[in-house]
Amino acid sequence: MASQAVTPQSQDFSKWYNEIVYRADLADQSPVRGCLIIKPYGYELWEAIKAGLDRRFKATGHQNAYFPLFIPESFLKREAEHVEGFSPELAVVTIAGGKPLEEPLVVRPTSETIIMESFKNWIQSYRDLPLLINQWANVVRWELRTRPFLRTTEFLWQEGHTAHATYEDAERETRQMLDVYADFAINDAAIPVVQGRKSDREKFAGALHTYTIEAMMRDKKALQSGTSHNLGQNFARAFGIQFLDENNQLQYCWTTSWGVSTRMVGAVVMTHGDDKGLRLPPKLAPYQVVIVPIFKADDERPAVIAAAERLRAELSDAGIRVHSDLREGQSPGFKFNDWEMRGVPVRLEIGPKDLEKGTVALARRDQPGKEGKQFVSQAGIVEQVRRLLDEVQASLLRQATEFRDANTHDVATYDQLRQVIEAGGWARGWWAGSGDDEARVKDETGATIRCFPFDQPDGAGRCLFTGAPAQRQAIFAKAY
RNA sequence: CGGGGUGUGGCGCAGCCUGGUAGCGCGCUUGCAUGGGGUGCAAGAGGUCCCGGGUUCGAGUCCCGGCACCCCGACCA
Repeated sequence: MASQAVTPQSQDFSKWYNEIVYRADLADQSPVRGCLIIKPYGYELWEAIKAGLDRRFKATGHQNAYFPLFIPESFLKREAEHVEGFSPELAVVTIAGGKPLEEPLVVRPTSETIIMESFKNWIQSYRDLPLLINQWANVVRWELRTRPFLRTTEFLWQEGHTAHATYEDAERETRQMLDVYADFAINDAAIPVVQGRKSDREKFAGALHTYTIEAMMRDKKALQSGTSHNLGQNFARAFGIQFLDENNQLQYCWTTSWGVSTRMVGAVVMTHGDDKGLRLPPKLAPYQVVIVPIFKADDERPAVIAAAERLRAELSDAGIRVHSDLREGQSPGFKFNDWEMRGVPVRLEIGPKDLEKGTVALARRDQPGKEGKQFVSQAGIVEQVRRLLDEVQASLLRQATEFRDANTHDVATYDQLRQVIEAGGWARGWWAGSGDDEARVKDETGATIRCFPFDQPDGAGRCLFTGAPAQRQAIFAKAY
C-alpha cells in the first residue's frame, strides 16, 4: 500500500513532479534522450490548452499557417544576436537522400527567420499591414538539461509572427498578446501569472524587448509560461521586409513574435498538483466528471449501470465532458484514487443505495477526502455539476493566488533578498542595477530577475543592490 | 560541459563482496469470491542479466574497454 503513494512534494518536489507525470498517464519516456512521448491523456490536456489559446488568437484577428520544419542554415545567421543565442542548441541536417547537402538544414528552434523570408514576399504596401500569422508546430532545441514538459529536446508550441507599419502598432500587438496569454492562464488554467517585462539579460535573442507571464510553482520557483517579443526592425532589416507607406516612402516593418509551449502542461501540474496527484482546472480537464458505478452483487449491476449511463448521457448532452469508468475487476476505492491521480475535478458515485433514494455522491478534487463529498439528488444533476465545476475552477485559482501572494516578499536590501531566496519564494524590490549587477545576484543567490511587473507601486525608491534611486521594482526568483 | 549515480521480465528492486545456470514486490492473464476509499485466494504467462572483449571447466557476479540513461549544477520556452 505504501508503494502506491507518491513521493510527497515536501520531501522532494522534483521527484514528485516526475512521478506524477508518468503515473497520471500524461507521458512516457522515449528512446531518444530528452524527448517525451505525450500519451493520449496528456495530449488531450494539451489540446484543451491549444483550443483555449487558438480561440483567443482568432478573436484578435490572427490566422493560422504552416511553415517548413527545415530552415537553411544561412537564414539563422542573418540576425546577429539571434544566431548567437540559438546556435549552441541547434540540430542540423547535413546528409539527406544519402548525400551531403549543399547547404545544411537546421531543424527549427523557432521560426522567425523562415517566416520573415515569406513576409518579405507577402508585404509590399501599408495596405498589407498588419500581417497577423500564427503557427502550431514542433521545434527542437538541443538543451543540456531536460525535464518532462518543462524543457524537452523537441516540444510543441504555437508561435505568432506579425508585421506592422509602426513601432506603436507592434508594441500594441506585443502587449495585446501578452494579455491574451494572461487571460488564458488566469481564466482557463487557473494560474495567477504576473505580467511584466524581461530585463535585457533575459530577453529573447534578437528582440528589442520581451514581455513575460511568470507563474509560481508549488516549490516557489518561477516558471516563464509565455513570452511576447517586440522585435523592432531587427528582423525586418535582416530579411529586407519593406513596404511603401501612404506617402510613397519605403519603410521597414516592425515585427513581433510570441509563444506558449507544452511547458504549459507542466505549469498546470506544478501549480495545482498535490500529494494525491494532479488537480486539473475544469476548463482544461479532458474529463470534467468521472462516473464510478458501485454494486455489490451481480443482480444489482444492470440497474446501477443503466442509471449511470442515463446520468452520463444527461451530462454529456449538456456539454459536460464526462467519462464513465466501467472497468471490471477494479474496486471503487481503486478507481477513486486513480481518478484523483489524474486530477478529474468532479467524481460522481452511484450505487444501490442511491437508486433507492434517487441520489448520487459528488466529490470535488480540490477538497480532500470526505470533506469534498456530498450526496445530492439526481434531479437537476446538470445544474449541480455545473455549479461544482465553477466552484472548483474558482477555488484552484484562489488557492494558487493565495499561495503566490503568501510567498512573495518585499525586500529593501540585498541581505533581505538573499534570505527570501534561500527560504524559497519571490523577492520584490526596487532595482536600478546594471546587467553585471544582475549577473552577480544570480551568481551569488541563484535568483534571476523574472520580470519588472507591469503592476508597480506609486513613486520611486532606492535600489536594493546599489542604493541608487530606482524607478521600478523587479521580482527576483529561482526559475525553471 | 563539470560532479554523482544506475544499467537484471512492462515498472520498482534484490542477487555481485565470497563465480555453479536468476529471485522478490507491483503490474499482466485465467478462475472463484469481493465491491460506498488503493480487495482476497488460487493457478499461470513473461528475462539477449546494456554492449564488446578477457580470465575460468563454468561469468548477472571477477578484469579491461565502450555505450546509454538518470539525478545535481552552469546554459535555456
